[in-house]
Amino acid sequence: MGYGNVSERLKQPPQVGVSVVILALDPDSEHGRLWLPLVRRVRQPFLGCWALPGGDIRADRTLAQSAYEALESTTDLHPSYLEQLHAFGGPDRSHGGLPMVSIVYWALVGQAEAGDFAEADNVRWFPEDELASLDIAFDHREIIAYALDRLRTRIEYPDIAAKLVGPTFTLRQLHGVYEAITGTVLDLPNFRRKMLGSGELEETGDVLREGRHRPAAVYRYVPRKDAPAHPYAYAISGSRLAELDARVRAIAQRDTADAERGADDLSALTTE
Amino acid sequence: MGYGNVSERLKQPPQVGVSVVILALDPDSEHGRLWLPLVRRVRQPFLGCWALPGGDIRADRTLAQSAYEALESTTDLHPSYLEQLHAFGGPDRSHGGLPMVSIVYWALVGQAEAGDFAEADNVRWFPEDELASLDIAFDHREIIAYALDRLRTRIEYPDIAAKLVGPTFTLRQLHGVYEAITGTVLDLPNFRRKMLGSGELEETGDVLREGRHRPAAVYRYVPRKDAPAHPYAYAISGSRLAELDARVRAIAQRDTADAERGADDLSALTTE
DNA sequence: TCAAAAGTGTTCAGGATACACCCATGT
DNA sequence: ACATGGGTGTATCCTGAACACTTTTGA
Repeated sequence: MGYGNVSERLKQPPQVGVSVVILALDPDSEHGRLWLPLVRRVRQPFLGCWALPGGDIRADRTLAQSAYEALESTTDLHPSYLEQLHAFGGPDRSHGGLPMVSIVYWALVGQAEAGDFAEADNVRWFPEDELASLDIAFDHREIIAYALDRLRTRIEYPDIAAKLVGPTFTLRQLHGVYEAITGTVLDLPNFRRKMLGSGELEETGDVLREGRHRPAAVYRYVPRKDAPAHPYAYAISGSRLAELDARVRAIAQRDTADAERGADDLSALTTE
Repeated sequence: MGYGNVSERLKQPPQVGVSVVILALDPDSEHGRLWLPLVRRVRQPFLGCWALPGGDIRADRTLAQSAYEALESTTDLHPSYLEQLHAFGGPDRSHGGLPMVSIVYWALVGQAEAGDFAEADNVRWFPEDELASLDIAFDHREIIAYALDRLRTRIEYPDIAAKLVGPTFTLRQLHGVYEAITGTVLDLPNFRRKMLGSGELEETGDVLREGRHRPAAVYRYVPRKDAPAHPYAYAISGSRLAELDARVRAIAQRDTADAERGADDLSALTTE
């Protein structure tokens, strides 16, 4: 595996990997803040630091599938939304002189899905506002910042928020998500009109009782047929999720060894 | 260079390259349509087909710089705007079994800059609406479609249009660009108010006379300090362009041989 | 019956649209 | 003088923000 000296490595074809920024709502803090899982690096460089989950790219998968799979094998999460964020490269990423390119996806998981996940030693959820004091590997801090910025600015009514909050929700819950994400205060009456007016919310018929006051109607998100939103996004829902899961599992059985290397994003270039 | 059989190649790390979709206004058609340069492939696969200009990624350059450089070495164009579009990968791109990832940028050049370019045998400009009848390599047809869609939808007033039309322009010219890009009809009086109101247009003092009617005031585009637009975009202007040019030229002198391989995007994997 | 949240109505300001109109110029 | 495009004014519509208000529930 050893490459030659640094100037020789500059000529090498770059390594490529996928990484994923997974965002969810922190269920503990009641006023809704975002948090995300990071994995602890078990190799140099940045040994012991926290990094985005990631993995390799394989020729027989889509990039999005590779990202999805990397996520599964490292965190057991099944995101309901996955979209390519950006490809990162350049000289400052070339640790040890070998060029490194990461194709970064961002994912959203609902609170229910995030609950699935049993916290392991080397994977942990961090609230957004506690990242500052953390040792973060590579340029992953910037990448996370970029993902958060994207979430806040590219937020299109009401799909993104619906994916974060879970399959069903009251309008107040959805409202809370918006306020948490944008950091602004939104007039609740206007908010509900806007949401309902989008034609993408459907009443489930249920109501949620949670206090000595009028119960709230429960809605679900139903995407409209038009409005393609982001063409290369990868909204996983219902049958498509099942299909993808099956496919990923089949592959995983065949070569578990490969899949387990998921957490070692970028590690190949550092076995010096 | 030879790899083993197909199943062995599946395990190889993917090849990575940059490609660029360069968009400009066709000066011939007076009602303003878009066109773009493509390069003819001189190797298998898709020998003789037309492909996006592209090149390799080097560890000592930014991805954007790699794209810029690939563009220079293949087409002599100096785009005034360069932004990452998307990274493409996946099984359908694995010609010969070797995984291939392309990081695609899109670029805008003004009519003046497009004029610099002397048309060579293996590089030619094609109007947007003549692509259908063309033999296009790889999935570059889809990529072009995606870039055009992005141009049409992500158009933010008035920066993008200003970059297409050139350094100075009349409001009618700018108006024409908008209509050409969006394919819609825009009320001219309202358009001019909106543009002027944006505070990003500055009168040059010149006027353009071109008929037996009142001459039009000539404007230039002046970006405002706030409004960061796209964080990872790469707007090249003035001093930054010069600096980049110098750096690229210095590198090019040192290893011209490498730079000249720019047009052979993806070709490495096909030397069977 | 009262607190608390669900949900509705109404007003208002600012922006976008549509289009009528005047202004400057070359022939 | 008149045709042609440059440029301005203005009525109207629509959306979003602000906020007063009514309704429904549990205690």
